[in-house]
Order: sequence, then C-alpha cells, then structure tokens
Amino acid sequence: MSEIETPRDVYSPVAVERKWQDRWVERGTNSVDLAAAARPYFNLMMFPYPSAEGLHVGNVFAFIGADIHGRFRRLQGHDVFEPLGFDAFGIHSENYALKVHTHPAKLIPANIDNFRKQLKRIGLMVDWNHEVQTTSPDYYKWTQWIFLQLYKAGLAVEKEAPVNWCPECKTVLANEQVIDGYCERHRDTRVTQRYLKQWFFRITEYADRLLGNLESIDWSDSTKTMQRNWIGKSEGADVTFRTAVGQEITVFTTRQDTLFGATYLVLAPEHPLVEELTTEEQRLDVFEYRQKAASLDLVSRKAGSKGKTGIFTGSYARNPATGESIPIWIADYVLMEYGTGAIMAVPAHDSRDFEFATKFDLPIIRVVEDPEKESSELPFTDNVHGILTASGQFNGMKVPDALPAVTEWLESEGTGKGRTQFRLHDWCISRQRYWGPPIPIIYCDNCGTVPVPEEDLPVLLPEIEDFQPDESGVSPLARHAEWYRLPCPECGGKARRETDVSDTFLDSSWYFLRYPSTDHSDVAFDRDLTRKWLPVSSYIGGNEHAVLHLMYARFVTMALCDQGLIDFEEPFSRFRAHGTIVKDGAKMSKSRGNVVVPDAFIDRWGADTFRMYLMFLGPYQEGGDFRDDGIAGIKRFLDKVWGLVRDSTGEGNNANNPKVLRKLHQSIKKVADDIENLRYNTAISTLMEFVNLVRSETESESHAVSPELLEPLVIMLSPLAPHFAEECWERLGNTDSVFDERWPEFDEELARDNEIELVVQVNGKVRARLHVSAGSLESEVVRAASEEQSVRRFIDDKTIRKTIYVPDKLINFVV
RNA sequence: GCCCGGGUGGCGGAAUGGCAGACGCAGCGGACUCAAAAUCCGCCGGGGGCGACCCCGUGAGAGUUCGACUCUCUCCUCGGGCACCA
Repeated sequence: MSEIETPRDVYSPVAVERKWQDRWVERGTNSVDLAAAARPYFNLMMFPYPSAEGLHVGNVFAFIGADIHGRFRRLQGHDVFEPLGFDAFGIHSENYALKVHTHPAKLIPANIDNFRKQLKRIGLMVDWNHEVQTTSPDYYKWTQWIFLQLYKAGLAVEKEAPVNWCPECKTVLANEQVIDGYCERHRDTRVTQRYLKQWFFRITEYADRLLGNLESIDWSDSTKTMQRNWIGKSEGADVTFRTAVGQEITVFTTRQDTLFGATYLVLAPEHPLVEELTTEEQRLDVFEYRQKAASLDLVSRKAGSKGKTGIFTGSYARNPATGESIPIWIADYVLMEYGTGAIMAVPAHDSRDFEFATKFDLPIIRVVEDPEKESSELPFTDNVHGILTASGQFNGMKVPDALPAVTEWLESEGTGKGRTQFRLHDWCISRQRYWGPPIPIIYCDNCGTVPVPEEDLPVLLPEIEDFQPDESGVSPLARHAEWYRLPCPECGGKARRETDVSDTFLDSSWYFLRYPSTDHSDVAFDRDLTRKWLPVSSYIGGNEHAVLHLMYARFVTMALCDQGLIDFEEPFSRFRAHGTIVKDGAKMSKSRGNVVVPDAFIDRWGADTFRMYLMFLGPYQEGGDFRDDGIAGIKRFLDKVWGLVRDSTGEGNNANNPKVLRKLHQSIKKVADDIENLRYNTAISTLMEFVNLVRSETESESHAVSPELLEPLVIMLSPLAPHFAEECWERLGNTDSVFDERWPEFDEELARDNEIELVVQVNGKVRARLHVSAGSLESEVVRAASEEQSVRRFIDDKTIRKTIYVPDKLINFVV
C-alpha cells in the first residue's frame, strides 16, 4: 500500500506528482542505456528557446503531445530515448539582454534553470542526462566544426548581398522584422538596404534532392506542401536576345511558348549589363532610377501593390522568333536574385507585364487564344487550355504541347536552352551581432581566407560588455582588436578573425545528432551511436518551423552524408505538425493579454489533469480553444478512476461481465489506434466511456471492480497521466513502474458484438431499429423489418423497388 | 492574387458514404444536506402534437447516390503559408 493517504483517501495530485517525479529520478526510469538498447526509438521534440517569461501553454502543448507518443511507444516495447535541450543563442536573447541591460551570458542560465524546472513539473519522460545547450562551448565547438565541414565541401562561400538596416536599432534586421518597409520596433523608422559581404551555405545545390526526397518521407502533408512551395521548382528556358551591336541578354521564362508576343525586355536595376546598354540621352534618368531602387529596403521593394515603375535604357534587342527590334527597359519589379535578373515581357499573357505595358504605352501582341471564347480579355494567362496564334510554325498548338516544342526549336537555333529554376535562395548565415558562435574563419594578409584549424576549436565568444550593435554595420566583436587579431595559422603572418557570428538556425540544424553523443567530448557525434539511433524515429513540432528549421536540418544532414560523416540523408523519418492552442478563438499574444500560463493551472489541478485537458481540447494536429472551465471534467474523470482503484478487490467482479469485457477490448484497440494517429482527444473520450460503463455496471451488482479490469485501464491512461497511473498501478499491488509494462493484449473474439442494433430505413430515412444477432441473413432481417409497425406505415400500400442490405448495419427499402 | 486547412447544439468537439451531435463543459430539474460545496440520478439542436410519433436541421446553392457532415462543382466566410519568383 502507498504511504500517501489522506483520511478519506482522495486523489491529491500534488503529493502523487512529487512522489513519482522523485521516484523516477531514483529508479532511473527515464534513462535508456543507449549502447545496449535492443529496439531503439528516438522520440524528438523541438527544443525550446528559454525566454525570460517561462513556458507558455503553446510550448507545453507541443511537449506533452510528443511525450504521450514516446510513452506509448515504450509500452509497445521500444527503448525510447526522449532528450531535450535549450536553443539559447540568437537575436531574441540578445535584444532582451539589451533591454534589461544585463549580459546574455548571465541571463540565459537563469532562464534555462527556470525552464528545466517547469518542464520537469509536467512529467515528461525526458532523459536529462543528455541535455544540450547551444550556448555552451562544448556544443558550439561542434557547430563551428559543422561550418568547417561545409566549407571543406565547398558549400560555404562568401558573397556580397543586400541586407535590411534599421538606422534606429543600428543593426541588420531579418526580413521578418521589417513590416511594410518600417522597423518592427520603430514604426516610424524606414528600413534601408545595405550591401555587406556575408557567408552563405549553398543550399540551392540541394534543391532537387530536398524536393525529391519529400516523396519518400513520412511527414505531415501540410509541412511537405510548405516545403514544396518554398523550394519553388519552375521548368522553363533561358532565351538569349541580341542587340544590334552584338550584346547578349539572357532571360529566364516559364512561358517560352509566348516568345512571339515578347514586345520588350526588362532588366533588374542592379543587372550588370545596364551600364553598357544605357545610351547617352538616358544615362541621367537611368542613374537616378538605380539610385532610388538601391535605397529602398528589400521588403517594400518587393511589396507589389504600389504600381510599376521603370525607365527605358535607350537600347533595343532583336526578338529571335519574330526578328522585331524591341526596347530594353529596367524596372524594380524584376528581381536580380531570381532567374537571370532579366525577363522578356509578354504583356498579353502576364499580368505584371500587362500592367507595365499599359502604364508606359508599350505594344501588346496576343499570341495565345482562348478556345472557349472568340476574344477574351487580356491578359490571358491560362497555360493549360490556350491555343497558339501569330506564332509562325507553332500556330494551333495547345500551350502544354508548345512549351517543349519551342524549347526544342530554341535549342536547335542555338538561341536558348531548357532549364529548371528554383525559388529557394542560398542560406545566409552571417549575423552582424554578438550572441552567437563566431564563424571559424581567419583572414590573412598573405594567405587570404583560412579556416580555423579543427584542433583550435572552439573559437570562444569573448565576454565583452559593449555587446550592443552600432551604425557601422559590423559585429560588436569588430570593436575588439585584442580578440580578432591573431597570427595566421598557416604562415604566422598578420591575420584577423571573422567577426560575424552564425545564424541561430545553424545551431538547431544538427542538435538531434548531438543528443545521443553528449558524453563524447572528442567528436560531434559518435559513429556507432548515430548509426543505431538515427534517423529520428518521430519528430513532433510546430509548422512555424516548416520551412526554415526543417529545411536547414535536412540540408545539413544531406551535406554531412555526402561527406561520408553519416550514412543517411534524411534526418527525420516521421514528422508530425501539431496545431495551435488559441484562447477565445484568437491567437494568444501578450498584446491581447490572453496568454495562458500553465503554472497556475498545474498548482490548482495537477500536471496530469492539465496534460489531459490540453489533449482533450481538440485533435492534436489541429490545436484547440483553451477555456478555463472545462478542466473540471478531466479532474472528475481521474477522481472516478481513483475511486475504482481504491475500492478494487481481489475477488472482485465484473471481470466476467461480457458487456464490460467487450467494451474493454474495443477500447484497447481504439485507444491504441487513436494514440498512434495523435488523436488524443478521442482516445480520452473512449477511456471515459469505458469508465462510465464500468461504474454503471458495477453499481447494479454492488460489487467492487476486479483489478483484472483496472490494470489495462491504468496502462492505457499512463501515457496521458503518467504520475497518476504510476500511483494507481502501485495501489493495485504492483511494485514495478507501469512504464515497464506492455500495452494490453487485444482480443478480437471478446471485442465482437453478438447482438447489434440494425437501422431500418425507407427511402433513406430511419424508421425503426432492430436488435438482431450479429451476422443475420438478409432474408431474416427483411422479414423482421417489414413486421415493424413504424416501417409498415411507409411501405404497406407501396411496392418495394429495391432493397439495400449492409450486413450488421442497415437495411434500406426503396419504394 | 496563388497554395494549404477549417465552417456541425449555448460552448470545446465526435461521426470520412449508412442512427448527426459520442465524450466533456455550461445550463435546468431532482436526491442527499439545517444549508452550501462535493457527489449521485434525470433532461438538454429547433418546430409541431395529449400521444405512439411527424417535420426541419452539419456556412449558401447545385450535382452524384437507395442513402451525403462525409464525394464533385460554384460561391460566401474564417485561419495559416507564400507573395512583382517571370
């Protein structure tokens, strides 16, 4: 018997939860022997950023759902490894540190301690022996090592690129921090564009594989769709136009079939050919236009709503299909970073070109007809049904046929070539900030760019006091010559360190590789452990990371695989996106003041009730609406189970009640199915139904319930309410952890209904219900059904034209 | 604008071609109590009928089917993602 007993022996969550959290630590219940495990199952959840505010309901919801999955797998006999860590580098921590005038290195440990305490309270099956912290030199040493591996592979390169600059914050902003051209923190400060030399990972090299592998990995469809859109594969062609003096301009188009309708060319303002194409008369105007485009920030330049602008260069090129001379313009609606930075404009069949041509009075030539109508409105952009016209030898072809035909013709003429273009950009990892791992690169006056030798890692982030950014546009580290000056590791000459730090997404792009190997200080990840535990068996997280984190992690994994460092190219075999918890129908946010903090609910109701309540709100993959008052229902349910366990007797009863037994076995199947598919809400309903039935049956016999019925119930409940289940399990006379048990055996025989309720319909409307034995013959059912008073009323004076019989379900007379 | 996902009682939600509203919350009535809380029992989509029962009902409209919350098309609406990507 348990030592926790109040006079009336009611369920006291505080005592139960404290007891079992302590005991799990004593017994090592949540630790796995990684080397010895027979059926390894890596249950991963997205590690949190430890904010100063502490855990909110959104975090907790995500962790609990993943934890339930892990505990369920364990009951199915897997050796489940469920690690957790903290993602504490980055601009968030840094901005907060600046706000409260405290160094992030002082702030972060306190936040982490607070988070860890909160996480332990909700009863996760986490093996804390394998915690990682991205801010620890033991960890970021290997983040820097990963950078070096990519550098060696030629996948890390330096390029000049535009960035957003806020003159008020005196720093670079991510695109997400620019709102309609203004800084998110200073709504009256326009963000400007600066060109800086930065480090990029060439993720675009992997675009095709990142896209193709999506076919074979078991991920949420919503996540895969977002990745597909982000990668943005477009099949088209490069087409070369020539000027009278022989300059060549190559454009990328996906509508090479409309080449005969190309009436002008447009180059991006930054296009390298603009200078030489601009004629003397146009030089001033073009110069002004380019100046203006360069001063605009990246985001507002891309916002398409403000109408088209552009300027004529004065030059002309020959359309290779028609031989016509067409003008060359520049306009900022053409982006340098996509395609070739130049387009052929076909105003009749592209809405952007149409808007531009109309505004600047450029010719519009129709080359695709609508087969439905005589003359449809322009622009006509249907690329499935259209028929080519005014296009020489291609006249009469349907667009889908004309596309490859035109490509072939271009290739035979030597004036173009079929090509695939991706929307995905290379990944800029440079941050002109302080709070991140320094990029492990050295610039030597003699040797040029030199990678930091691996044995010199980590490049420690120095603890400087003046970590705030300034208007120079370089990292705060660049103010510390004592840090960045060093002799070149190759020639010993004068050299300086790279002073930018790397993007936080790099920290999180490989953390799952580190977890099993946290005890290995000599390698980033141990070969044998990695082979045994990866790829990750199940990854559960939010779709807010669908494109960035998940894409970067896939890329890094692929690159490491190509380097022969690991032997799989996809890191997460199965990924499921959970939904969002809203409050009163609206997203939780500080400004709305509707953020739900878990602590008060756990204090009042206990972690188990809170866990179950969150899961009961709605389907896990869709989220739910948090109401304060529904939680009592879950507590009442647990109180009922508590009462059953307390009053259970050995010689007990109901164990042979076929009704109860049938419901038990139906529940064993349904709950397993539901948990497997993350439908925790209906799993809980099913358990409630079972308990309701047990109670009503027990009362009528006025006997206590046998443990034979309660043990399977407690096991099924254990992933959802782990502390509660452990206590019940012990009270039922067991000494081991309930998590060393197996999911109850399902007996199909016992689960089968022998008498079923069969619905009788006339013309599809329910008129009666029959109780028949399972597997009844159609003839018997028809006879019984036609004797029913309520059925006869509708069929007596009519002829039955057809009878539909669905065995054990329904019979329908059509009259 | 494009791409995904939704819209069902007072509320959260269940049912994925076969009994709409499981399970829970709230509400109402009753038992217990001096009383209250807790607990237990019952009712709980709308309309009609004394009644057995009948009609209507899953955002709107059409269609497929013996039968549609479920499949198809059009539209409205909410949420999310992308957005001058050629």
